[in-house]
Amino acid sequence: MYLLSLITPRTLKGFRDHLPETMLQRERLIDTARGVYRAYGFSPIDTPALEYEEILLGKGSEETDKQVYRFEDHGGRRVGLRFDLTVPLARFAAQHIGDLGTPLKRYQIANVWRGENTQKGRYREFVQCDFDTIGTQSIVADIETALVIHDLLLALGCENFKLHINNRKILTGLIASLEAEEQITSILRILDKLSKVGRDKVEEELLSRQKLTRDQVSTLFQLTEIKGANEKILEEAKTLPSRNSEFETGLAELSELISGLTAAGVPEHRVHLDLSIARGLDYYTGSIFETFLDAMPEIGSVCSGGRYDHLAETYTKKKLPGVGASLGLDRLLAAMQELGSTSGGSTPAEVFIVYFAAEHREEYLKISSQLRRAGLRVELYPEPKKIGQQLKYANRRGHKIAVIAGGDELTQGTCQIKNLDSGAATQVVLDKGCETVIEAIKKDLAM
RNA sequence: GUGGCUGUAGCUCAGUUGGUUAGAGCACCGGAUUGUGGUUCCGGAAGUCGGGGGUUCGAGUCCCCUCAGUCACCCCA
Repeated sequence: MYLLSLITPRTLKGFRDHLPETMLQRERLIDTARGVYRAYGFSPIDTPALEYEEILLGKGSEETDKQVYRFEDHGGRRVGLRFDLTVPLARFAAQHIGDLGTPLKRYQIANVWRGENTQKGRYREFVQCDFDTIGTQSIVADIETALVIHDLLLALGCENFKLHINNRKILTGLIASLEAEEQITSILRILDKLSKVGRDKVEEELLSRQKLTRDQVSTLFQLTEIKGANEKILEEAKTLPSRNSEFETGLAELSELISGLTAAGVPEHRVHLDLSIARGLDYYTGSIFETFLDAMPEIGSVCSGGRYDHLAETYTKKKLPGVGASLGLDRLLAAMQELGSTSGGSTPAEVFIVYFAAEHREEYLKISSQLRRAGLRVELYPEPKKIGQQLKYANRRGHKIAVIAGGDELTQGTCQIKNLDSGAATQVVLDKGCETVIEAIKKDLAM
């Protein structure tokens, strides 16, 4: 058939292909995340990409509702692609908690979709690595959430990051005591910009847009402007004149959270108490977590979460409080690539077998499979190209060891093991089970 | 979603006031070296100038629309 006009191959805005080199890095991050989650006893679950619209909407905020991909399916149902993994989890918990029991600790690594404008590290389709604890209000769950974030970043090779922590009850309590409850969401949003636009602009907005009095604003600033070591911040916050029980509960929880982290060995320099942050989605009710890389704060938080005690209430009358966080895999990877802290190579196989001549095909197949049985990852070149070209290919793809067995070696019953980084080659006896070869390769790889 | 900037070979970019056949470096393929890569030399292939329309004798260059990237706002992983 003749192609009259070719269709331009392209992807949608904010949607991307992933090439082998990137994909190996993505999978390495996923494996690491999985390992840390399991170390804390979280189990995997999965939920559908598509949910009923009514499940998804009205849980985050008006803004986030606008970003949900929505359409009518073939049966005329109003459906949407999941915007995050937390709302589907709330639905999941409401539906299955009877079978599973509480506390439910689960993790989920999956794609989510947001129809917003793109930017570096912000895509319309991206992977989130969530972990949550459902069905307990214990502060231990909050502490462990922060611990997982901490361990996770370390395991991913990020040494320099800061875990920003706050508790929503402090701000909402304070605002309530100022009799401005109705504007809580807007006030939180304005305050959140403090570090970005500065005190003056925030003050102006609070006065003019929110119609707060100067006294109200100055009380808010008294709280957000407390600086110093974590202990000191907590001490000073307690002395604020205007407070109520919610405010005090928030402070107490925050204080317990901090001392729990210290007890678990998290160094203070990675924990940053910030009484002005209130972000995250509207459903957060207690602890709030955000994680910033020291070298790239502008890319935003790479792992965020918090406590949400009422999320499942729209689906069930059971009380299902939860706490958890979400690692933004694609955002973190974008940051790591920008910082050059990713390792290269586009092959997962450390061993490369040179294919000399068709008459030795079965020898190569045999060697390959014996090495694989010994736990090595092995790629056999598929055609008898010139050895120089094969080595060039192996070098470029990032193989560590080349096994060279041409006619000469095979008649002698040996083969050559070449380290592609150093260029050093050694002759090794090619015995029946390849034991000597395997041993030599493993020794070489270990250094 | 609104606004700014950008789009030329796989990648990074040149391309004059609009003027013949659009260039370079790196990467790729082949050879020098018919059994040894990452150095060198020689050669080769590769471009709908993001796409569409318009102005013009003539458009990579000017205008409009569109798609994508990027930045800011907003929001967030």
